Amino acid sequence: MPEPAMRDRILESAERRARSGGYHGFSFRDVAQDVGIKSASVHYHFPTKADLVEAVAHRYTERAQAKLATPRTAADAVSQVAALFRAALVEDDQMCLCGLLGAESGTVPDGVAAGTAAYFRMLLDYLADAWSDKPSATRPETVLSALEGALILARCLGDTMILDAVVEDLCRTVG
Amino acid sequence: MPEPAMRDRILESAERRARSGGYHGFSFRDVAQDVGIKSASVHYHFPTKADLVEAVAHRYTERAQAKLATPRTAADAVSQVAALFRAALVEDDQMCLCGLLGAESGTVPDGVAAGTAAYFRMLLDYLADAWSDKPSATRPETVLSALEGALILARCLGDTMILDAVVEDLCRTVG
DNA sequence: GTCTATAATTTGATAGAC
DNA sequence: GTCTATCAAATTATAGAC
Repeated sequence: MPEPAMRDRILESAERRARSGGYHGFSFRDVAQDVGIKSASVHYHFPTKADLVEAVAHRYTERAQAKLATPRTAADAVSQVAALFRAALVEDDQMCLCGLLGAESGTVPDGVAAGTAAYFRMLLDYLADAWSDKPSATRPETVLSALEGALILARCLGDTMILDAVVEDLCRTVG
Repeated sequence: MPEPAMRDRILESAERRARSGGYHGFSFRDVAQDVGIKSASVHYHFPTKADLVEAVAHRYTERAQAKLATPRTAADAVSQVAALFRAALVEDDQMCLCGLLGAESGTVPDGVAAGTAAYFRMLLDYLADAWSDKPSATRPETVLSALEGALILARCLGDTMILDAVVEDLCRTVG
């Protein structure tokens, strides 16, 4: 059983940094200081910044997927995805990693953009599967878009209730 | 009548840059090269980067407001705001400035964050006014959130139709 | 694995000539 | 208003010792 694993601590730091300032908003030195090593040592674990953030995106996607149980209804699927975003806002006090990287889409390395797109496709597929048994007026794309946007508005306006209000609207129109 | 006004050309460049890479995603030298002067000369017009991006945000908000006519119904208000976002996606091929700056919220200068919040409040007020004569199940916050998020998804997944689909859902649930 | 040292470039910003 | 020149700091990244 390996130790606390510096690699994971680096990923942890990079995720937090990227979820605050985006791809261009943090440096190898920021991460190095967070985990208590020198920036040159970070390059040992992740040769380039693109490698690092790509790895962060993949881990972020896998962790999100792991938190999602097989939904019984469309409304249940919405609730589970909404819980992901509520945890980001309230527990983490951070943006959705891929919401921020997706907004920066045109100025990040290809691998990072691909990892971001994979996250969105994963959530859209999860929602779409739950739609199959009960067609709804409100599409999966609308649900995911509203949640990403609500996170931005809630954080920017400093009002957590905005996310709750949006989730309520979504549950009503989907249910 | 003053000349082409370098100040405006700088704002134009900075807006385009910020709407692609965010606050941390461009430099004074990028802007200087865009408009054909040296970076030191950009500082003459805008002493700091915070000054520059704050001015960009204010101009962005005023221009958006100028494009919005007094709405006759809630559905009309949604259509008009949706047209703003569709123009950003299709005509400009860029993010919403404040969607990106709002996502970076915690790592930008105070004045920039304030300018971003002002943009969101302007649009929420515009929508809320149209709601008064006809209460709707879908709140203004949900409409704006969905549009901001749809812009991210559409750009990241390279599919313009995502925005159209979201707008269709919004018009249906509001109308 | 982590370090020191360093390279090469870029960054935001200033001083002062024109 | 724009320039040259410059600064101090930060950036991504590499080489090589330990």
